[in-house]
Amino acid sequence: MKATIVSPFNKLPLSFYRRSNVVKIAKELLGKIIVTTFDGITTTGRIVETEAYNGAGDKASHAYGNRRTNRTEVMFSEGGVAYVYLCYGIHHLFNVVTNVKDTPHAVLVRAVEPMIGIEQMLLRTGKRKLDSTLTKGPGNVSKALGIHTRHTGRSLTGDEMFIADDGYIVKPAAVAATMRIGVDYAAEDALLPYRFIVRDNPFVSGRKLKL
DNA sequence: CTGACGATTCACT
DNA sequence: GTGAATCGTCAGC
Repeated sequence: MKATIVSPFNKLPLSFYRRSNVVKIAKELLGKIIVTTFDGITTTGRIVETEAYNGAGDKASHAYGNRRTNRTEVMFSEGGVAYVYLCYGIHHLFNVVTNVKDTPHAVLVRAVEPMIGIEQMLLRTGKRKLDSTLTKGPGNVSKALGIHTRHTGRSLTGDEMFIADDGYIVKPAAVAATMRIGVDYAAEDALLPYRFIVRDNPFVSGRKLKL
């Protein structure tokens, strides 16, 4: 996958997010571009790894059993906003909220391929040079793109954060579905094939997929 | 108010 | 492979 822009960015419309099949949306987000512009600085990355969290019936989801708390309330919003929360007291994890109001679906973005603003991403992460660790893993994605828990609930169709389609197509044969990462507590739901990756992309987290 | 813990990462053995 | 870092969230008292 080349880190080049195929054509002008087209901001994904709300209709993309408000559909009911979050697993399908997670798959379709592969190849799309996250664009953030904070304090006038733009950084972008192409999504290469996602995970679907399938609402009230998904034991791995924070919204399992329709649990509404101050933190999870944003997951119950109308699709098209960001759900960002703090994990292990350190990492800010970025999710895309989907479906309609009161149906708490979300897609966790686990890895992107850096495109624009790599110098700024290096500054934010304190890394010296570009390598796959810059945006591999959900904590690193947020750090590089400048996404913080303060951005939870923020619109994904505004100017500060949005997701764009530049016409790039990930070949269906290059997409693989696997179990989600770090959700062992979810019992049988941990086995669901809700994680999507672009095969052989160096920015995808976890161990290399066996053939 | 208190304590346990997490959709992780990184350094170290 | 193992363990520490680090703090907001949440259930329970």
